[in-house]
Amino acid sequence: MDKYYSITELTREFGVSTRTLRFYEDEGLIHPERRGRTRLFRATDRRLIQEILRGRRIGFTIAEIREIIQVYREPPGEMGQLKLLMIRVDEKRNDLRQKRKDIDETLAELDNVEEACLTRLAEIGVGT
Amino acid sequence: MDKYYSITELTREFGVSTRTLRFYEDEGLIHPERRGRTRLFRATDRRLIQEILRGRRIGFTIAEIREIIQVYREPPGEMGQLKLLMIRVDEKRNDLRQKRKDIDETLAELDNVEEACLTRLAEIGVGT
DNA sequence: TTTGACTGTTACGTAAAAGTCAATTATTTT
DNA sequence: AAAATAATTGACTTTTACGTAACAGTCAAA
Repeated sequence: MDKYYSITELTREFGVSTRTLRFYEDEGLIHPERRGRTRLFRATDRRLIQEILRGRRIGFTIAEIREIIQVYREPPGEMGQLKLLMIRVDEKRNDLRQKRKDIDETLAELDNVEEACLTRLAEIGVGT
Repeated sequence: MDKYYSITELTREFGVSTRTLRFYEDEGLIHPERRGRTRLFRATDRRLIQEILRGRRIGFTIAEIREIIQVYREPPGEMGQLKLLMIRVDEKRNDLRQKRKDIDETLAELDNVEEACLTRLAEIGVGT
């Protein structure tokens, strides 16, 4: 049987437009089956979309996302390429670690902003 | 005395172009002084640029960055605006927490990719 | 049978964030 | 002072990631 999803089902679930999912297909990120011309999304497509959107949220470009996906499908066979890939993976990890640090710092800052707001609110509240 | 920085000094330090810094000025994010037409960046400008770039790295738009900066300069005086601001701050925090989660998950994934590479390398290494 | 929801393709449009280039102007160095 | 170096402005271009419009086919319900 193997349930499949329609495109709008997925757009609703993930809060994206049909245009977006078709775009991802054009870009070679997903390959839903077809019945005639209409797309049939399987559970694996669904999961892939989840990963794509996660990548998107943390600022990966389509190209980067495609690269990661392709590595999953089949890691390169050639020695040099493998080593190159590992280097890139390492770079990306450092990138992400930096981003996490940035996020933590910004979270702290937002806490400050909030506090400033509360102080200000108290002032106003007392004054009136 | 109060040392100041030239635009190129800062571009080198932060790895951005002059165009970028001028763009940030056009957008009202920074306000370096001038001697004639040339910009003089003070330490406070420098720090601000650091913050801007941090915001950029985690995917804030210029508008969002500007907003945060302005709140720092002077939190709004009006009650309603303050509350609205706090709501937005809260949203942004949730956003960032989600992003941090995304990053952690992706980091784990990259670890997997790396392992797959190592396995593959071992296979190739043995085979030859 | 026509309405409405959903699907598809093709093509052009757009917003954000710079990059690039050209023409000037200032400043330094020789 | 001439030449080289560095900075400015303004206009135009580019890239990414879709949005939007226009038009058409499918299928179920009213």
